[in-house]
Amino acid sequence: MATYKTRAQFVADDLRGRILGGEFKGGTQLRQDALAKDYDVSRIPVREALLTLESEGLVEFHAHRGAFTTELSVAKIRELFDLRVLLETYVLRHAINGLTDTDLKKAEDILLKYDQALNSGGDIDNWSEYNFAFHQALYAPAELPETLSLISQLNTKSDRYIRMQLVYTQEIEKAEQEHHGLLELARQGDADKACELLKTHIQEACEGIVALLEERAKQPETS
Amino acid sequence: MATYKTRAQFVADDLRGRILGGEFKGGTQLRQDALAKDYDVSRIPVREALLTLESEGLVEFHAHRGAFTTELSVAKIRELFDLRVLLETYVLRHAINGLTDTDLKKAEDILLKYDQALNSGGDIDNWSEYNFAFHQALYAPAELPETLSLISQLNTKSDRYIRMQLVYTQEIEKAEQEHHGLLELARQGDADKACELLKTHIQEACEGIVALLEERAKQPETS
DNA sequence: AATTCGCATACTGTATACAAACTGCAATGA
DNA sequence: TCATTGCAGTTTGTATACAGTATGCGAATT
Repeated sequence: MATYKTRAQFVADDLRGRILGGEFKGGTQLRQDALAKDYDVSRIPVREALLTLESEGLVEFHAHRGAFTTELSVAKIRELFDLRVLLETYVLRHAINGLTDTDLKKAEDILLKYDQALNSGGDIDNWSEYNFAFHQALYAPAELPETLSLISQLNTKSDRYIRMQLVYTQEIEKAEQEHHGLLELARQGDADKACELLKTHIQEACEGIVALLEERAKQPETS
Repeated sequence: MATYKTRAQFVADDLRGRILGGEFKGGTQLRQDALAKDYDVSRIPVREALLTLESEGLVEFHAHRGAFTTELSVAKIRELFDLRVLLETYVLRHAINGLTDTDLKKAEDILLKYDQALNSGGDIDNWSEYNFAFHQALYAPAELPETLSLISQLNTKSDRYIRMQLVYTQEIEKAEQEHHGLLELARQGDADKACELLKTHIQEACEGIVALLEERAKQPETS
């Protein structure tokens, strides 16, 4: 049992959170020395953490110039969401017949828990995790670990932009309603309708993000 | 232009080749010290190389026990090939209408070059690269870099097993014929038929590998 | 005045050195 | 006899130290 965590892993996890949380804008250089001081470790685990994040697509290494946070073009964002549609409808279709009552209960619990958090005082920081947990709960019975891993990758890459959208719009309620709808269709075992809803669910999120980015592009600096 | 390569990258590239080439059987421990001596570098770039390979799914880290080469179950191999079918038919469909004469010429050149190599004295070491280059040439016009990257990941993970199959069977000629057929259908712009052929092309390779693995499982030790 | 060259600076990439953790075996005790 | 504990040896994970490369500014040249 690997309950132990290396410093490199700790730095990677925390730094991922900071990047996804928007602390660093796209293209900013991440100086190893500074990060090492931040975490009170040497530069070695910092480098290893940055390498991990590179493989996740969150930073890019430039030779002898270190790591920079990545910024995705609108085209790439569209591509990522198209891939999510392709892969997530694929697993949902495979999972939906194998969904047991326990699975459905689990998904519902996550959903209700999130409903509560939303009503009480909605902090968005945790939303990504809730959202991902709910989707994974529906996908779990498919027993396609490699596929889920790819989906997880895609989510990580697009996560920053999803959060950005949530901050500036009131999309959460709509997404939440769609989640309830998705759960109901899954319960009924209606694969076609469920996949259709999932597809529009993802696509509309994408369009919202793209619209926001293009809006921003018109007003380059609002500071 | 980053024509420069760090030692860590060099080690990663070479070590990947060795793993895919079958030098290490599944589950063998890769000791950092030994590798460092092999490449005449310190353990730092070796560790970074291993981290890169971990993100590619070729090795796994166990806390304080180092990196071990991974071994895929039959179920995971099947899953990887199913994903390849899903993603590769997806890009091919997107690419096929945009294929220019130059693109087709490029794919054909790769194919002919490989035909020659096969006739003259077929060494399989390069086959993976040829194969991948041909497929990528057909997919290029889709202009879906993220998707191609995922496909590349899947190919890397399954590469060892493809090579294994090629060593023990005479599947290369058949694959080569299918490649020619694929090129012809692409030239005609027949997306449906091309995707169908691609699908069976991938699926049959998968079945060949699974059959070989199950054959092996019956005769655990042939040394 | 504009451009190019050279140097100083800062940061990365890697080697070396050290500390902590895991493994295996032997000795002890029930 | 079998399980448990402690120790030695080995290997990893990380800190420190050093070498090499990119960037920016100023001087020299046209």
